Amino acid sequence: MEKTAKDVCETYCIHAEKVAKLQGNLPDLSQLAKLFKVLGDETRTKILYILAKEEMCVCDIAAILGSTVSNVSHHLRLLRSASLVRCRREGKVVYYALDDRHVMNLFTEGLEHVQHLNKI
Amino acid sequence: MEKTAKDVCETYCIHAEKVAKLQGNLPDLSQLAKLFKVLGDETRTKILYILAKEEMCVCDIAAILGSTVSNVSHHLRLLRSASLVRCRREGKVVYYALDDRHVMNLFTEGLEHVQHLNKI
DNA sequence: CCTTCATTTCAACATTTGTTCAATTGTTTA
DNA sequence: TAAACAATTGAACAAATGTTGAAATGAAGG
Repeated sequence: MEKTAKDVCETYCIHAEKVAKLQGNLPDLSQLAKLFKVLGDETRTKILYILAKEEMCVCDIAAILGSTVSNVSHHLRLLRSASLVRCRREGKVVYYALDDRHVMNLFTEGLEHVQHLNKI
Repeated sequence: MEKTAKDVCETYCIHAEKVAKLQGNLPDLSQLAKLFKVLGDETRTKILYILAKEEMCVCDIAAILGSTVSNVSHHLRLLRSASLVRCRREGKVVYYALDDRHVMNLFTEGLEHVQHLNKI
């Protein structure tokens, strides 16, 4: 009897050894999921694409996107909370830019995956 | 008058040249956003972490996560639709595994970003 | 053929999320 | 000090999402 049902909470499992190795040993992936969740919105990916080109203020981003300043500001706050963008104030205008190199890497890696799929 | 308000839809902009360069020139980023959206859920990142270790069947994954088979199956369908995982049937059991190398790259790149933040 | 069992699908629900408009903040300039 | 203006914040709403339990597939074995 190498496999025992019902020894794990309320769910059954077929390969007890495999399960035992990982059960309770999962690292905290909540932050990683949060990062991807922030990236997982088309408006925000567009904003990142724009900021990858050059630093820009909120109202210009809104104009490019054809969206409202308020909406863009909300999205920028999320992006900032994930340290994907940073901002600096110059008088009344706030300029946003990409925060660090990882953003571009994630972006290009994601694009490669998507483009890879389109070729199939 | 190098800056004209209201010349772009209903929003104003400060730097007309910057805006003109990108307005209407944004590539289609919907697929990229969808990819990140699929990655942006803790249950799914956990599943990917598990499958990065080894191939596994649905009920084992559910046992490790302490979740229901139904729930895991739903998430696996999303992951499969994004070509992040693939599956093979062996009798009654369906085994899932990571689909291609991009997944791992995205994963490690994302983790680096998150871990980089924790050091600050 | 019927039963068993792993998985998938369906329907329903509560929660989260994106967007909008109005109100507010904070900075510059008249 | 007051007005103008870029940006942020808050409240409200519709739409999308994650989870659950029940019902339906589909493959293996008696």
